[in-house]
This record gives sequence, structure tokens and C-alpha cells, in this order.
Amino acid sequence: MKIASFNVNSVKARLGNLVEWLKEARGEIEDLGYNVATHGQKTYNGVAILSKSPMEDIARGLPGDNADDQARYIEAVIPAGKTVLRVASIYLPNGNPVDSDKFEYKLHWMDRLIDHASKLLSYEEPLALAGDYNVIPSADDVHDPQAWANDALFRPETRAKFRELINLGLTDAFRACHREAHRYTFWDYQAGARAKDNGIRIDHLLLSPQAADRLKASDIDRNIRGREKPSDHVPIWAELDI
DNA sequence: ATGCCGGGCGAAGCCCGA
Repeated sequence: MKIASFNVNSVKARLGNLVEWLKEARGEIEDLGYNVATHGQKTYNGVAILSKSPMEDIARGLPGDNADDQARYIEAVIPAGKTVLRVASIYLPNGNPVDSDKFEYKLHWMDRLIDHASKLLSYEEPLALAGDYNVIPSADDVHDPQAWANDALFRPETRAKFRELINLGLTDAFRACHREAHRYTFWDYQAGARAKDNGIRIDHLLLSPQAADRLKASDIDRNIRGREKPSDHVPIWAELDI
């Protein structure tokens, strides 16, 4: 099974781009019979899971704060042969500027994600937490670390929370397959960022041990950033032997 | 480093993203 994360930065503006990539990523046009689960809201935020197999136990919203109405988390179970793959699509808050309540919200959201991931890991099943984490895990994941030193995506508090999440026992699928530094999933639209490869790696696929055991390959489809009217993010994917 | 891009909303110009 191949799973992927792609922040398309607007469904309306990116549908053609998305469909084109899906066709290439998964073969024939007649295969484009995806089941869709969405969790969205007006103007801001929104996540979805597209699955060729029917989904079960769809859950919308990240537990832990009933007052949080931002659409940033959806989860589903995808039966696969003798096992299942549980998939979550996440859109972790940006958090800038760091002296605002947005940064507090980001850190609190990460605490809630840690709590929920801990619960999901207790099921001891294949699990993939996929999405736009808005976290640059290390200096190897950014073109110009100095420039991002005080940004919510790279602040020590943010990276510490991300390590806390990883240290529950999750595997960064891309890093498990690639050691080299400076492989990115996002390039700003402005200032010729892509031409200068001035990017950051902030979209991640985090796998439970049972999923990591089945990890065959993972990569970033960098070329998608060069298409007409691209998203500023590109797809990241992992192939699991499920 | 930011909002020089790009999108949503709504029909101009502001808000937001990273």
C-alpha cells in the first residue's frame, strides 16, 4: 500500500494538479475511484483522506479541547488484507508569530497530538500520522537555519515537542529511508525560493512500529513544485508492505 | 526574514499562510 501526504493549498485551485499527480502516482485513469473523507471549514483549514479502499471508523477533530473548532485532524481505519492501516491527516498549526497566542495554540495542539498518538500507539497496529506538521525537525531540514531561528516552525520549543512525539516510538518514514540533508517539501512562492532551493521539510509521515516494520520506500515528489499553478507544498509518500 | 506570492471571500482590499 502506498500512502502519501499532500498539502494542496486549496482544493478549488489545485484540483487539476492533484488529479494529475494521483494519476501518475497510482496508475491508470480508471483507478481514480477514491473514497473521500473530509473535515473542513469556511475559509481556513481543512484536511481529507482519499482512499482506494473503503474507510471505517472515521473520526474528525483532534481530541483534547472541546473549544477548538479548527478543522485540522481527521482519522480513518483502512482494512488491508489480514490487517488494517490507521491513517490520520493532520494540519498542525503554523504558530507564528511566536509572541502571540497562535504559538501557544500550536504548542498546546502538539500536546494534544502527543496524547492522542500515545493512545493510538497502544493499539499496537500499523498507523501513519501524515500531514503538514509545520515543524522543521533539524537544521538538516532547512536551507538557511539562521533565517528560521526565531520562527515558530523551528523554535526549540516546537522541535522539543516534535521529538516528544517521535520518542513515543514513531518513525519518520522519509528519514528512515534517506540520510542526506536538505531535502524539502515546501518552497515559498516568493523571492525565487524554489529556484534557489530555499526550502524546508515540514510535511511528514510518522509510522508506528508495526507500520515501520513494513516500510519499503519513502520519497518526496519534488518535481510537482515545478508544474503550472503548483501548491507551495509537494507530496511525500511511503510504500508499506501491507 | 518577510508577505515581494497565492488563495479565500466577495466583488476591493484585507486576512492568512510559512
